[in-house]
Amino acid sequence: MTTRVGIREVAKAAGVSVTTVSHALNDATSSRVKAETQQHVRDVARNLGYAPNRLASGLRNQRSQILGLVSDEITTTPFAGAMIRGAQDAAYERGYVVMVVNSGLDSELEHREITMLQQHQVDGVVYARLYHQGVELPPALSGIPTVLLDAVTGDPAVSSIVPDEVEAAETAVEALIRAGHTRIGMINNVDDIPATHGRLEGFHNALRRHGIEHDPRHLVIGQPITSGGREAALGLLSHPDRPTALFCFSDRVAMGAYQAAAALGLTVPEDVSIVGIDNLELIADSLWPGLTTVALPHYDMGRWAVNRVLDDIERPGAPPKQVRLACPLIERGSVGPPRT
Amino acid sequence: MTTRVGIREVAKAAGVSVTTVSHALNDATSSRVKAETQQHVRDVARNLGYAPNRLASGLRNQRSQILGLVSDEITTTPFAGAMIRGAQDAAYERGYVVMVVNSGLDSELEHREITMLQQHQVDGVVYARLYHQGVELPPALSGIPTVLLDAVTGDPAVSSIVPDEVEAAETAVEALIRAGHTRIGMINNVDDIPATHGRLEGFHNALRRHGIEHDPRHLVIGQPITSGGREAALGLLSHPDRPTALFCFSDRVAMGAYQAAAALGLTVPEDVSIVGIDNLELIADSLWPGLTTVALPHYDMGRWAVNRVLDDIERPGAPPKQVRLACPLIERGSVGPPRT
DNA sequence: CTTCCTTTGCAAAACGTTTTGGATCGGTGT
DNA sequence: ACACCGATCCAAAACGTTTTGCAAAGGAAG
Repeated sequence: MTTRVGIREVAKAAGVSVTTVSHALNDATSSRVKAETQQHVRDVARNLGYAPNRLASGLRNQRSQILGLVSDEITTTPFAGAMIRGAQDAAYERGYVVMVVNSGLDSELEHREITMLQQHQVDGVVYARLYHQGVELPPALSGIPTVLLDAVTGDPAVSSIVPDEVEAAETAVEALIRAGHTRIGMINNVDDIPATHGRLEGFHNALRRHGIEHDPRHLVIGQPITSGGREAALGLLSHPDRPTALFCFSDRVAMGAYQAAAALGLTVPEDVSIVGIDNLELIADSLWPGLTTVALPHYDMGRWAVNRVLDDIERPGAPPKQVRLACPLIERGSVGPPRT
Repeated sequence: MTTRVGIREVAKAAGVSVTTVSHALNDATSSRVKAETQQHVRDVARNLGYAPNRLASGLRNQRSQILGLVSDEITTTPFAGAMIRGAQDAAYERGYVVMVVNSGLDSELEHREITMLQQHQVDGVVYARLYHQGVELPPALSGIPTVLLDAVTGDPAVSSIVPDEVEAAETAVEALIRAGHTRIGMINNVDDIPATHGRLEGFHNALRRHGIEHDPRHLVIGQPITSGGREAALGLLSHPDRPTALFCFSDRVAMGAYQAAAALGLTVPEDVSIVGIDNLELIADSLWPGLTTVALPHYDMGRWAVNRVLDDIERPGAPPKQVRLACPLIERGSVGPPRT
């Protein structure tokens, strides 16, 4: 690596002092340097390809311009990619860069990784989970501005953003109701997590709001994967007065429902309409017909989280905020009117 | 943020000078400090929760201990997550951390992002693509140790790692041959990329090696997505002497083949065996029966790439190397003997 | 007792910035 | 002509490390 060009070289080339160069480039204290010289310095800097050393400036003003993103998992779904990209885009717009770190389930590894982030003097961190859940903030993070992404915690002092599970379910179910369905089944998750409860609540809300009475036999639970959905849907759809529409806990479950329908000789959406939640494009676009589903806004949550933590850093004092983000309906081809 | 504890606090608490602390912690020049005091210093440091400021040490020894990972896309598949995680794990083991940056297709954005990495004084970068392809290294990277991940370039001076496409195809096809198939169809990609040519070559290699004559009507091409696979398979499988097994360009294409089989009343694997390439677990585990496929080793490629760039950084001089990584067969349930 | 090592510890410089307090230099009012 | 003022610019200190040269202390050899 040829010796990189520093502020001194710029100063010498421009015929001014390093102070002047610094002032000219970070035009904060504007009146200290004449506009003409400022322009001159900038031209020289650009010509020399000067790129300020952020280690040095970070050391000097105790700001690394780095954000940490610690996430539990990263490889199983494209969700993590969406979160990361949202976080990155927002960070980039404000002159920051993000260090991603992920720890699997290993909390000791997580601790060491947070330590590394601290060593690199990250200005803040967003602590992310891949699936909406309650967490406890690792004590190593105390002292660093932190916001939660797709997770909540008991502490009202920490900001967080999660998808609005109940509203998402309402959106999904209302799409079915709007198409004319009244016998609507739901395949829920067995796990005891916020998504399970929130989506069930939204399901009931939507039915109630439209005065639809719910047949309790039309609510089943299963593993939140394709095979679980297949089995659950098989049960639901072989029922004599089977539901005409299925609201599935997730897109994978919905994929199982497609398989069950096919096995029973039912076609989607003519014989049974299906909606999911997730907008996993790999699945939703691949099914045939395409799966109408509600998108979990990982990208936007990522953006929000870093914007929030940057606000906390740059002008602290704003009260913490726990946000639930709305989830848009993505229409493809799996919802149609019930067969009369 | 309470004032962080620095090396001076440690020195004072341990009753020695900062020099001694530094030597005690980075036991490089070992003979400078007595083993006993070294242990003492370390204990004190741990008790105080001392974490060295890497901005400062990076500034001092011109090593940031940061690696850049620039990637084109990140949100569409879980592949990016696997690459990133592999890169991270390898980096972590060697005391580095990675800054991920992604630019979509925008080459001007890419340039600015690389500039940011440079400002943060990254010690090296791995330049990644999500799908194996030929690229040109952006000039902004000249001067920084760089290795290519899932991409190749004309320059023999830069190291790279890609999946071994032809060997992957051979592995897939041999699984079919081993099960007893001889009438094997292939659904290839229309796009002119290395994967297309490599996998076709591997297909032919495997057939030739086993003395199987190939019916050219059993080779079709289509869009590398589910609908493309569905259409292609529909054509292939409605043929009078249809193939008994299908080698699909990708798992998404294979998913389309499943749909075509179902539409024609054929069952997998009794009537038709299917293999894919990708090991997209979201799809392969969700299909029924599970999809036997060849895994693209994104995690391992990520590991290799950062280990290589770290070798280049820490002890330069090794000749560059272009590696093609083997791809393992992942058996699920979509391959069986042909119906006699 | 002197001399000469060896072992151990310290002071200070350096890395590339930002920023504070002052210096320089025209020009202006008296 | 003198003091003063505003506008520019500069020298130097500071951020938290690592490392180089040196000093002090102690032990062995003469």
